[in-house]
Amino acid sequence: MSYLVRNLPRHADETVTVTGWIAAVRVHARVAFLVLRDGTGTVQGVLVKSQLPTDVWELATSLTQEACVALTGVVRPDPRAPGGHELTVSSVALIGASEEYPIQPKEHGVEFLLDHRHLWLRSSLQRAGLRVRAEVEQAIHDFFYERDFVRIDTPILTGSIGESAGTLFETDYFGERAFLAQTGQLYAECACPAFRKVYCFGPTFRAEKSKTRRHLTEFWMIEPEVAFNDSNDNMDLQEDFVCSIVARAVERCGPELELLERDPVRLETVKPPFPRISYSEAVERLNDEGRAFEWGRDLGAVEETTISSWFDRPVFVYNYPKGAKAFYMKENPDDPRTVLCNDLLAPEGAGEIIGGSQREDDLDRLLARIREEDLPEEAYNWYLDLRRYGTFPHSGFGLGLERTVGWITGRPHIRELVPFPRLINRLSP
RNA sequence: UCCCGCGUAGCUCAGCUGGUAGAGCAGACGGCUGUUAACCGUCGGGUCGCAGGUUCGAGUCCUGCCGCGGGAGCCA
Repeated sequence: MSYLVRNLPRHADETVTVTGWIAAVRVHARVAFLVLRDGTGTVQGVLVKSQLPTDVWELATSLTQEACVALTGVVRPDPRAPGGHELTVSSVALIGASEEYPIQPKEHGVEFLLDHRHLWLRSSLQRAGLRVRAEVEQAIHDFFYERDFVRIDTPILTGSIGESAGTLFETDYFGERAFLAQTGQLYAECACPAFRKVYCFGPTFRAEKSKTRRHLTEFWMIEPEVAFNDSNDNMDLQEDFVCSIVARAVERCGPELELLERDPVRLETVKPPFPRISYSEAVERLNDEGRAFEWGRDLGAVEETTISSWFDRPVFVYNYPKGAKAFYMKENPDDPRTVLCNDLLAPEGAGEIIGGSQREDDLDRLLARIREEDLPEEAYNWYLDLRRYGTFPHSGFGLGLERTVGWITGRPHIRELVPFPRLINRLSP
């Protein structure tokens, strides 16, 4: 029977077999150490030459990095072992050999690592980051499930466009133009009258030629949509949501965050309420601080960093100028120059992790906006039907999974927080 | 698309004002009872991104191209 490394402390002094991959081999004249990783943890196997048959010693000392093996031996507590327990090995079986494993336990360049992403996944920091991602994904589903949201899977191949045509990946669909979805929002909105509270969670695609630590061409986005929520309700939901998933990561991913050297104090301050500052207030304060900024322009990366530096937790910036935002956002009745929307800026330079808004629910205003932006009206016909048959106030937002996990883990580049990143210039592995 | 930086051994890098190629790691072999990215010794390993140019002589200087990284814009 095979045991999991995670459970070994419960089997002290028993003879067990563990299976996994060799992380390190250290051979001396009369003693050797094998470090084995099995996906649940790592354990050090100790081999004493004088106590082993020659063939076992020969096999064990010829093992190479990432060879797949089964080790049988007695579990012993030992303060010299990482993890407190080690395995005094009595036999070794080679399951899969590994010759000249490319990734060494030392520094490598980004390009080399990304070329070997299929192997890089085995490295400790990568495992930690991806485990946090998986926990956050589960936390997201749990959050919405517990609040009676219905998950709606929206299409990835679409014939219509989301926000702006310049950033779509185009493909051929039996002779017709098709695009990879850059948002599921318009579809989620349609499901709203069916279920009242819905969300979608899937990959989205942007053909932006961005080369920064915050951009992927394929990223995962969570987009809730709630009937009868106004813009303030929308921000309340975002606040609850973000606090919930951060708390879950802190609660369940302690060892991973420690390995990633993430200061838990920076995450424990993520509690409601988040500060809320209107776009206009933010512009005023930027100007007061001597950072000349003209009302009407969209906030750039520099401005966002400045604004988030004013606070110790994520900050909402709401009600941007109409010209800076998408056509489907509802005009602000108190200031028609602006729309009812918000971004959520994460601290520590992590930047924008959420964009949300109350949607325009008036048919004529929405049509006018589509024409203003020179968008193809026919493509939005089905979307406009939503305003023809029982239109209703509703709001939603999109949270970028990789940016959020990047902020939670404190990793410098979000490409590490997705198993196989798709970047400009990178389509494989 | 624009701005800045980088490209030398399998990997990470050094190589000064131009003088003819180096280290560590990895690999192979040898040594060492307890290592934590073990350590010590020996050996093999190069189209200095590509193409031109300047020069007696270019890894080094100049031009163009290619690739990569960071940033801007745009966005999550």
